Amino acid sequence: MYAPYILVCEDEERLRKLIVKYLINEGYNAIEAKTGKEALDIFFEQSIDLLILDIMLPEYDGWSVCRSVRKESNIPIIMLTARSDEGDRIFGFELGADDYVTKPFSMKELMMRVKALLKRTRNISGEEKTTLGDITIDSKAHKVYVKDKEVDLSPKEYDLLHYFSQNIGIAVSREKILDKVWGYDYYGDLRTVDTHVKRLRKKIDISDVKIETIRGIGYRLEVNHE
Amino acid sequence: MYAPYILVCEDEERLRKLIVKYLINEGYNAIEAKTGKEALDIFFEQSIDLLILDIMLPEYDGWSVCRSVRKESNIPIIMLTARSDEGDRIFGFELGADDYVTKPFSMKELMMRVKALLKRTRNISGEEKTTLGDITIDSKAHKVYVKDKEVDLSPKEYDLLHYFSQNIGIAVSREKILDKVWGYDYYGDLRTVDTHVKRLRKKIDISDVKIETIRGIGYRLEVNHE
DNA sequence: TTAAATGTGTCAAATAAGTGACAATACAAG
DNA sequence: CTTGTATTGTCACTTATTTGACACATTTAA
Repeated sequence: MYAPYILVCEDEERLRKLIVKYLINEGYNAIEAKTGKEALDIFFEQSIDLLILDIMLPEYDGWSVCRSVRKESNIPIIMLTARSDEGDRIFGFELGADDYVTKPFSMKELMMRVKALLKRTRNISGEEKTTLGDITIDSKAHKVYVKDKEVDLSPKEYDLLHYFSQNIGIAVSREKILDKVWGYDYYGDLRTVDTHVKRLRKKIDISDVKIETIRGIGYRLEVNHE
Repeated sequence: MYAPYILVCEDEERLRKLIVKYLINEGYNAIEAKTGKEALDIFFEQSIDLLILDIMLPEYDGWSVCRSVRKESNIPIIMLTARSDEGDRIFGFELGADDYVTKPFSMKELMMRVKALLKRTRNISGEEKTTLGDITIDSKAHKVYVKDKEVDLSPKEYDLLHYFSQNIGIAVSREKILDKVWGYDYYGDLRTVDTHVKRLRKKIDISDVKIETIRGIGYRLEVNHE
């Protein structure tokens, strides 16, 4: 059983330690960051499943961190703030925060929100069925359907689609794709990604899910809602 | 007569002991787990026929445990919850729980549900006869019929088919098959599985039950409904 | 218009799975 | 205990699919 990794970014030591203690008690892995910079460093270095983020931070405030993380990932973000200002809240959601907790708050409340968010996203990226527009990925059966018709994907195509499905709407570089789908130790041509994208595109042709090209960067999976 | 093994995962000691006592009184084998982690450890180690699972648990909540178990098995799962929240209930069913009991409940009620679920699934994994499309497995007599004609399977072939029958539509790796059919301590060639799949396929040739190959992964039993 | 980036068809090599043969083993009957 | 038979696991060989690379076509942005 996998225990999710939660990054806690909060400059006030007592509160940070308290949150971490509670998280560990709930069976999570908790990682601490004191500053925004530190949080980003950790985030880009290891695989984080959820981020608890104070807004008032030294070295990049919560907003900046949130924005940077969102460019790269869809992991749930919970923002903490001392102010209960409604504007902040709206601004936070705009930036892509998933939840918002106003200080002071009870640890119980925070834990409930953590649990709820993980529950939600685990459902999406997790092991059951994932729906992307008219594509369904049944990872238990290892099957993919487009408009309820099963399509036959090769292992790499499946892995690639699965990776994209976890990064909907996010531009991913060829380097990162190679890293995540082929493995960090894979040594090969970057353009190999292009070839596989080509093949995958062909197979999900009739879908409204499209793999967009981001010139100079890489690719991005888009779900066209109609 | 085989007494089913029931794993009770509940952190509250009094309730756990009570459930166990009733189960034993009904003639079942009951095994206790205090935390989600403990439950998973036990589940992956021994053969469990039914799982009674509290939602609020230390070290992995009920949802996580349910999901992990479902990745591996179709055994019936009964979820217990303090809240009668409808959303939880729906979420539970989505994750693959078979039944749902809201606290407080009577032991009589719980026992009835246990019995009902075991009866339903005993047909699948247990004592009597299992039907997969046009294949019937009579586990009591250790006989297999395809289109009402008995086929002669070797012990390993029988075990393999039986294992597949408990994982209909689920992708299973060669490793897992070796683990579950040959035993976790078996040391041998992965490709042995291929050979046995070949033999089994030949014998259930005329059936509409097929063992599909999943390249790079393993196999999957499919029942073609016509 | 041009240079850089991306799309795409093709192909050889690599990888994975299917299969038949065989020796070792287990097992049952005499 | 011995013999004959079925079962099992491994291996080598065959077949099928997948993969990565590359050359050339096309698109894009400046």
